[in-house]
Amino acid sequence: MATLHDVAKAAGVSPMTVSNVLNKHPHVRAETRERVLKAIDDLGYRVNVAARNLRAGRTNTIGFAVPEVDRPYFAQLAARVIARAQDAGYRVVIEQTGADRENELSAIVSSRTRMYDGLILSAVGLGSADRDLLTTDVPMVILGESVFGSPVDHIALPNEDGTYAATMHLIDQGCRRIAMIEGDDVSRLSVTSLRHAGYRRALEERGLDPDPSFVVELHELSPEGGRRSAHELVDRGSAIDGVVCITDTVALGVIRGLADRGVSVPGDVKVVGFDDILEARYSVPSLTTIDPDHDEVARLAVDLLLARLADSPDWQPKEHVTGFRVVARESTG
Amino acid sequence: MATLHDVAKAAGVSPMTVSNVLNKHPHVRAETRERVLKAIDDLGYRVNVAARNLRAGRTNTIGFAVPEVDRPYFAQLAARVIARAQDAGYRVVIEQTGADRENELSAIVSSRTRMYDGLILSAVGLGSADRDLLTTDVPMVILGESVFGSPVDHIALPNEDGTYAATMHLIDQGCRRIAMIEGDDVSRLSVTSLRHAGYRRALEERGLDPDPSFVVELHELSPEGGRRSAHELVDRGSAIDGVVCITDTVALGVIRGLADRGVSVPGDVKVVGFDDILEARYSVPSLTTIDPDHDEVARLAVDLLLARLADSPDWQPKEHVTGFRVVARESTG
DNA sequence: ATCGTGGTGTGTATCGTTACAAATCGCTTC
DNA sequence: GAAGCGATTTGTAACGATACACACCACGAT
Repeated sequence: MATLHDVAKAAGVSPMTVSNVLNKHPHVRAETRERVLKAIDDLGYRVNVAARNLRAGRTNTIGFAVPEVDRPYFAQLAARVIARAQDAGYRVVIEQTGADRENELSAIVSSRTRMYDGLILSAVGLGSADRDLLTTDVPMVILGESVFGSPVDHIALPNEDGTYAATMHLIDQGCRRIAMIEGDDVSRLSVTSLRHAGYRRALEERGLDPDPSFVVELHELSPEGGRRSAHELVDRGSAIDGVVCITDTVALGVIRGLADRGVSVPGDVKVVGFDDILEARYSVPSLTTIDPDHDEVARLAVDLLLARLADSPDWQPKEHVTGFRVVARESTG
Repeated sequence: MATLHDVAKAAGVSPMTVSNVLNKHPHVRAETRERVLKAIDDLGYRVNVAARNLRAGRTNTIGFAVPEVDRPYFAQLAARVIARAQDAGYRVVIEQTGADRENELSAIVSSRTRMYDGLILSAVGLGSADRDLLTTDVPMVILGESVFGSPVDHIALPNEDGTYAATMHLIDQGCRRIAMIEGDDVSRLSVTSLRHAGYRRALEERGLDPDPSFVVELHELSPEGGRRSAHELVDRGSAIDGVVCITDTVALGVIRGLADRGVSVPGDVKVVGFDDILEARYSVPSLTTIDPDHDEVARLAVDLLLARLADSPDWQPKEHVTGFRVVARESTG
């Protein structure tokens, strides 16, 4: 494989001139540039990124750590993050953490090996106990719940308000016995506990009794988990007329699970999700959901990180909560 | 940021000894190792991957180029590829090509810059004309249609046979007027043309007249594309009783589009897809489809690439066509 | 006492690129 | 004709890690 030196020799110039051509430095005579470019072409030369990264001290790559790439929400977010980063000349490496604390930490460690210039971390497994570990020298943006007091930028979804609005929407549509299908860790400051709080707040505000038997804990954040939870609710005989689901993925499974039991949506039971994944628009019935503005999340995440990379000395960690809107579709019609 | 030299100084050994500890070389005294590890810990040292890559001439990273990460088929495949590569100690970088020829080539070029040790390329935009460009020194595995004569490993889906089986299944279920919703380039040797051929072959074999008005070209390989095509079919007044879709993603949009027009599935029209994405199991009605064995595809792709990286001198390009099975669900019940 | 042997540890020389400073060139100006 | 001044070009010296070959050491065999 040809190196920059080979090109220099072939073009009859110094290696530095070749480098200058490659990096589009201004003061290179047109004729020289042509000669160098021709040599590059003749030899099929490609710059060696490892050497460049070493010398430059940067990789032009950012990491994006998510629980699972194949969850529509993250896949769709990743596509946006990649597109936006690409515009700014950055490559994106997706790391799968499996919602596992160890792996989330290892993603951080990866970035400390200078593999990434910065990291966008969709944190699920980290808790306040990990705040020290987040104190890295590598720029980082956290997506998800705030790890209290950690000195990093942070983008939160409107978890409580969104779920509150979703629940209100069901009540407005006439539901009175509303179930919630949620994650498995209500105790921590987490997506689950926040969304649970939004649900409770709406019920209380409207004077509806929060029946504990209406709350189902998922075993798995997936359509299959949603389907099983729906079966459980129906088989248990709770006469519900509405279901708030912690995510769209789960909600689609719930609709399926209700269909399995001959319960019609929205006729017998109305269903609302959270995330507005693409699939929500195409299910039968289409899914009412909370749209947390993915575009804004992706844009903010990348822009905050890039701003940090630009290394302004007066940087202060910021916290953002994105907006949302209720998208009413057939499942609550 | 501490370097290996700093660690060496702190531990009172030579840089090489630190390197030996890091790389788990055998002949290091236990006591020395401890001392080095302590110094590493004290200084918070992390190896600089760029330097290591440069020196080693490898990156321990493979590229995976797909049209779009947020298409369920590719997201689900990517998750499997990542998992399998991780087991073998490789990191995976996902590149989005947007099904664009230029970008597919640029993914190849990336790997020529030695950013990746190898590349798995889900080729859609490449054609036979690009065969020379595929003659790289970097190990590569192509997923998708064969670029004739190119000297690379290649994994094909059972496109024709799978669609043939799907169409046969519809016929066996009593359909006689079967539409096909397909991609936009039937002329090339491509997924579209192969799946089209499978559809035609089944019709002909059973003596059904292939009505050209039953074939709809997608404008977009997405649920939205499927939905519009379904509208088109219905609005055109073709009295169809079955639809073969080029992918599951499209099929789910078709089911939605039929619902928009009050056509019931499977009562009025039966629908079959291709890919067996996760969502096919949870739609209402659940989707009959062709399962091309994703696990095998991912496993093969990674294993072929790794075998190639192991650099056996007697390597010969291989072509694999994976198996498949018809998964009958409600949409053709 | 000498030699060999295997386990440990250490210089040296890169890997390919680029920052920086310094050198050289071509041309105008006095 | 010499000085002056940008525009171009070129050495030099890293960036941080590791392959390789060699040096050292202790201990048992001869």
